[in-house]
Amino acid sequence: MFRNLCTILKDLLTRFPLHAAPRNATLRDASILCWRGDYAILRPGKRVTCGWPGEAPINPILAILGPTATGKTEVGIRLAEALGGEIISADSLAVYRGLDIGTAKPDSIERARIPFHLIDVSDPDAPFTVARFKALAEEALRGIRARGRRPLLVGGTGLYVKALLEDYGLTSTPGNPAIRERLDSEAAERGSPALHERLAKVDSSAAAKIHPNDRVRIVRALEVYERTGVPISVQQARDAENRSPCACIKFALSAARETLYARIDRRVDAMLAHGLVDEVRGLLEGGYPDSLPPLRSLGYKEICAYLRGDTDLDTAVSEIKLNTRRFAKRQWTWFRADHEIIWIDVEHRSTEQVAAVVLSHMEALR
RNA sequence: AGGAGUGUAGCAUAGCUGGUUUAAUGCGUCCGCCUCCAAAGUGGAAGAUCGCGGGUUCGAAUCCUGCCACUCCUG
Repeated sequence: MFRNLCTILKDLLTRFPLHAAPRNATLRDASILCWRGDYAILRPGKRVTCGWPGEAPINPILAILGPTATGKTEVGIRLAEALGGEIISADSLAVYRGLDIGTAKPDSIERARIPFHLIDVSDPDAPFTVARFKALAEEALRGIRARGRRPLLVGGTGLYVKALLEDYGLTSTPGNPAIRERLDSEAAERGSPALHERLAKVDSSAAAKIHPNDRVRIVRALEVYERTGVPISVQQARDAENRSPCACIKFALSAARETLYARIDRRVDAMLAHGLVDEVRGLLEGGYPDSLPPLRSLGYKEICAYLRGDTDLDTAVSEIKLNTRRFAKRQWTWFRADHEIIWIDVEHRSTEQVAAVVLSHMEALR
């Protein structure tokens, strides 16, 4: 089906040259743009503002996504080598320096093979947000394109991927710690539903979409309204109309559930063997409180609990495994909702074979 | 062999002085949501013919009884 669509589109594109299409046209159907051996699938109903023939080549982003423990990094490296690319990591925790083992960061050998971006760009106690990710990633993207290299986006943080590729307009109202703290403590005292009621009065549309128990989002919506006087739902609607989505081709790696869960177990065991406990102990001894967001994340919060003496190590480890399975499920849900993604089963395939499948898909689009 | 006790969803339990649910709760499992903390936050669903059979009763997870399984004690 997908391939048939591609064939038809390719024919059309051959007959009607691209420069006949008006710039900023809104595409009615999923389209494939070809230019000097590059191609991009563009989404229906969205404006395209870059990469027409005669201007800069498209050089679309090749995204390798999917749940944790499917081997995205290895495949990404392999592809970057084959295509002359550089990797932008889309991983909300690999951005922090000092969190290496628990985030399964690429090691120094791997990073010597291929340039990685968005890894080790923040201290653990510095606030890091989607907006910052997007800004840094766009900067890295410009650099990669300027060098004439192929950009790869590799990672499993769905929101970061989406914010970058869909061009969320994020910087209008940054978070304000003081307001948040106040609203958070209010939520703790009177309960999230009370705040939700207040939100309903100023932004009924946002309130309708946010569950009364979803404190994080209620606080954010109230914060935006307090600071700007404009409801967050209005800002988001405005944002949605002013985007320039990236040209990209998206792949996601996956495996049968039992296989993935077994991989997760093995990976967690490996993290412990590589010294995860020492890594966490080192961070805590370095003066970072265990209340920091990166230390409240998967793998770190459980080890912190162990080091505090709240649980024994075996319990902590099985908690990590369990929570990682849940996390993988959430990633799955997130990426499954994106129908542009081409899924590749990594079961019974080596890294090289998976990379080859990606390349052959790309060949087929040509 | 005798005595005591326990059998309720995948697991752990509540209900057990008969009739308020349609057998409840936690964990797990499954599905979803997500626009500046996202490896965070959050919503929902499915799953049990209450060990098996018989009896008492208008009515049994609940009372009686036989069998089976497991646990403990005595020998």
